[in-house]
Amino acid sequence: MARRISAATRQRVHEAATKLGYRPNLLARSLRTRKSNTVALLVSDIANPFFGKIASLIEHALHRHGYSLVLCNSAEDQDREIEYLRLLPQKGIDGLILAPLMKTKKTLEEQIPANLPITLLDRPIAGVPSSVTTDPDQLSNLLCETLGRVLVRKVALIHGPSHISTHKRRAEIVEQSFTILHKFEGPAQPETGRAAFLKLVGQHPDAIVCTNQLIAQGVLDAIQEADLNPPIIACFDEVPMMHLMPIPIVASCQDIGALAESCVTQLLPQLGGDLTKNQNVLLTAKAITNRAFQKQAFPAKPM
Amino acid sequence: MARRISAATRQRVHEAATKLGYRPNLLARSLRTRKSNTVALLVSDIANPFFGKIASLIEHALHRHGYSLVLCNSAEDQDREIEYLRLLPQKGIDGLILAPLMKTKKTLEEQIPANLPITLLDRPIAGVPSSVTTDPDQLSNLLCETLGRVLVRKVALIHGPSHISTHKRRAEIVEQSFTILHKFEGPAQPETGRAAFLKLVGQHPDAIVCTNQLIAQGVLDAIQEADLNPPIIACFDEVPMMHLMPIPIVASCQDIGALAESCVTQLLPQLGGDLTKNQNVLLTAKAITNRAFQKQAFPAKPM
DNA sequence: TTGTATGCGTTATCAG
DNA sequence: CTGATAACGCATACAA
Repeated sequence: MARRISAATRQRVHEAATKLGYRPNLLARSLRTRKSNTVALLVSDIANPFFGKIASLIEHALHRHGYSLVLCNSAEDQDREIEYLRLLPQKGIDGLILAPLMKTKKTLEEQIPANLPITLLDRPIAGVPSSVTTDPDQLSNLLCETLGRVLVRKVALIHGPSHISTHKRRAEIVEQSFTILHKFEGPAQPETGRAAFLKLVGQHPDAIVCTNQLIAQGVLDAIQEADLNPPIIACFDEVPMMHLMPIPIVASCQDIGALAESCVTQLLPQLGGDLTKNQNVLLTAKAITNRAFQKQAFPAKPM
Repeated sequence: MARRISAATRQRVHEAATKLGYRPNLLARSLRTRKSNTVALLVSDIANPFFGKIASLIEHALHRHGYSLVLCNSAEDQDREIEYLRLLPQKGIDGLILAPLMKTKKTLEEQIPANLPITLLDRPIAGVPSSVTTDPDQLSNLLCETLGRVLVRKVALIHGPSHISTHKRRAEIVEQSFTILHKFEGPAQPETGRAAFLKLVGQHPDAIVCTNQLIAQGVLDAIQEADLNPPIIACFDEVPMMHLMPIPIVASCQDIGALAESCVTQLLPQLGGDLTKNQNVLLTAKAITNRAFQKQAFPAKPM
């Protein structure tokens, strides 16, 4: 890039290069320079729109800074996660954004090179200096408080794998806040919600709490008819089109835009070798209720 | 892999390797062997659950065959697509699954090496020998017939970018089938549906047709109150939790599992150098209606 | 300013 | 069967 080459020569070389269709081999270049201008994002479930949206935002932000993003999916499988974690640095990435399944710093460090820039997304790990998370207690308490305010006491709880910190913590706080009539655990997928709901027939909890959006979608899918006194559905992160639903729904929602942006803001300095910007960011959630919920809460007139 | 090394030696070497934490540099390996055991999937919008689910299924299938998947997002941006298309082969991939924005074989061939195994997903390109698509005419006609059967005549049409073949063809067939009261075009995102619906206030089309799921979600989000005679919402691919919606909805749905599986089935032989398995697969769609739609169609009693 | 040789980490090839 | 050496395509450092 230095001014060693005359403009004329530079021009001629470029012409020849495009004419011959020359494409530099980035493998060789990365091997030599130890730089790939590529960041990897490893998420636990790309079929979850929560991660889809985040991925899209992160890609956009990184692109503005000259990095391309490769997205990988561990599909909630710890072995798959470890596999990709080992594979990706070997294939040459400059940095990594990870929504981890694993819980310990030790397990993480066993897979990846010590100096690989990394930022954790959605799920922090004790000792890892760079992470972006929504305060899990605030997130869960907000949901419970909103439910408590409409006199919910007895709930059914359907939660994702308890080896995943977010699902575990969310479930814990719900259990502390309410009388648990029934409890189900399964993959954080619609099918878990569907299956659990079918086992609840005849029961009448005040609310059904799901530890993520997909589980809640499964429950809502399984509700055949909206009876006169449907249970409240409570979950985390926005349920699409919830406003029209004839079922009361409350969701404690993370700020997806802030999560994505903060990730990139943390990772970019690391890529430049500056570790001083590292921090464990805690974002706050806000609760969203749909019209059916608001009507149930204030049957006479809105307060 | 040959039996040149004795089992004992092999064992000792492996022990030493793991003890020293040796990780082969896959960049160097790929540079030397011209093989990366990696397939790229380039989609137009990873925030769309349609592609999220497909990506998840493809990843799973490829993994069983020893390939890892890197996912990239062109975000409906043609320049971004071209950028990734040039970048990915330079970074060493063995094959590519592409949901293209571009329309011509020529444009595609200008970006990628001539011999790169490639299978097109969702959107075919004339002349490209391997693709997996849902028959666009059957897909659209199915939707129109279902609407026609409940006496829909006048519709509002909200469609995605007309430079994308699927959106264009879907819109064309809808325009041939009904009287179009209003027509809107925008990115295939919820925001387009929301904005368009707000411009429809006071109008009463029999149905609002959206050329994809996300646009329909935007419309449904914008509907504040379900009036007594809500328009039918018609779209392509499954709308989550549509059964409970108090709005009549019909969706012409592609078989996501078959799309993903067929992609992999097409690509794997190519990776082995066998081009004879190439074909342009056309899948068929099926229509799904929700309860509100069925009630409206058969107000007295179900037939 | 230009050319040339060496190394990145691996696999493949060819003598030994 | 083993061990040394070249080559993959590029960037860098150094000599011309």
